Amino acid sequence: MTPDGERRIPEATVSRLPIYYRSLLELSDREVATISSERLAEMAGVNAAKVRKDLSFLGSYGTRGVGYDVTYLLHEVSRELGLTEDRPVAIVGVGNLGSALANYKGFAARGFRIVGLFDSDPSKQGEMLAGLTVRPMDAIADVAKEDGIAIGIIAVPASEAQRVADLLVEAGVRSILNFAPVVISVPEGVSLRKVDLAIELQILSFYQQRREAGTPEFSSSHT
Amino acid sequence: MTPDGERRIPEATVSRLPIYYRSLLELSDREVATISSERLAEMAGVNAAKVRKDLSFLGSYGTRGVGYDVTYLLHEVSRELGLTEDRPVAIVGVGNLGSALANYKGFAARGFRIVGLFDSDPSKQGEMLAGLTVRPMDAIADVAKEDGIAIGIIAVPASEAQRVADLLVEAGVRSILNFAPVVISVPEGVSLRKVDLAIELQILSFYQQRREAGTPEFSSSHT
DNA sequence: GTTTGTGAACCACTTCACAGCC
DNA sequence: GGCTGTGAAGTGGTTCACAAAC
Repeated sequence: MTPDGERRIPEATVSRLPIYYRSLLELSDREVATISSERLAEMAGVNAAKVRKDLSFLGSYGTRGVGYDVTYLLHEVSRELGLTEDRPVAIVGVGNLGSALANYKGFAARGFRIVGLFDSDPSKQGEMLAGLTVRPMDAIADVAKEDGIAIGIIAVPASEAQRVADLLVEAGVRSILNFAPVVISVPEGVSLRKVDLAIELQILSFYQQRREAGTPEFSSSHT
Repeated sequence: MTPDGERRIPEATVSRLPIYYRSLLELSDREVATISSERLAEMAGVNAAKVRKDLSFLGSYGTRGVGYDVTYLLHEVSRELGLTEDRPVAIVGVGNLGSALANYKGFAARGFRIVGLFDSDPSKQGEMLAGLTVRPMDAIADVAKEDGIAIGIIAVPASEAQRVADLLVEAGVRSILNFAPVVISVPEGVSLRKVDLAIELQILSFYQQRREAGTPEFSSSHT
């Protein structure tokens, strides 16, 4: 009953697809026609076997002795990532980080359209930012109804984050990206990812600490 | 010959230590004296066995039948993360994101002191931001010499990112956090982590796509 | 009775190595 | 000869389940 193209794709692979996607975009821009797993791996900063295995989860899109057709593969990866669909994004919290995200060109460049900015601070409501008016929290439901928010970004202080998550879920948002430095929980069926800036620094601090302590082999690349 | 406390800590554990640290800080604020792995796990959003195994890599700091002493454990975790040392941070690129990071209170709150802001755009140089003057790129080496930059944050466009990484490494910086949406490479012995905002949205888009396509079981929590 | 610390079983991901196809 | 696709082996991480300690 499941439509034929339905394969199970490991999480680790999913998290690399966007990197391949970016590399393929660049190749496409440079009008490169085909690419080997070896060279794609180099661009993506991984090894070739991994690229081949990852891509094999999407299907057999390569040609032995030749490589992968850039245009075709780009299309398949972008379809797999759901980038052929419109994904309206809402940002909740327009402090430092929220405003920076609202103005960040990388989102638009990757096809993510920001449709709503929200903040609980009345002094920020009404303010224009990135071409949108900042609205109060209770407007989330309305915007969700009108524009269909696909992804909600939480950029409020830790103390408000869970409440905002609840509001988003309530409004029907099923994908959430949390920037607040706190663990939040969402019901089954809602995807949640987090970005915690201080945690990244702390992890770097750990390895630096280890190097200073003279424990060797503690070096590169922890992403 | 290795000083006694030297255990090998799995990467996955390292990446969770900051979350335990945050939970412990909160418990400490609330003046909770001891905590069980069960309750700490709940706060950190992981399971109890994982907490116990993770903490056991640091040493046997718990008491059977009782739990972990919050103050003691907090101290051990923060020492392990190297948070007892000063870790001067430099931010390169003060566009939207870089300025937001410069003003982000979460860094200071976690003991990361920003000591330098740099930008290649002459029109930004001299500008004051978060109490610091924005300086040209070639001042990185000077600041590194004077203040000893522990961590460099790259918040420039993709096209400049590798060059900035090279400059930082050259100046002796051994920990780099890259926000530019591009793969950069650093020599052995330099830690590199990345945060890519568009990639996070794309991963969420993947799972949303899957749910819409009616593949069940594709739901919660991908961090 | 409670809760840790940890071998052992399990699972996910990575890497190897090569057969199969161009 | 070159490069993909993939079983098989290897590695690292998670979870189980229970003995040891309080």
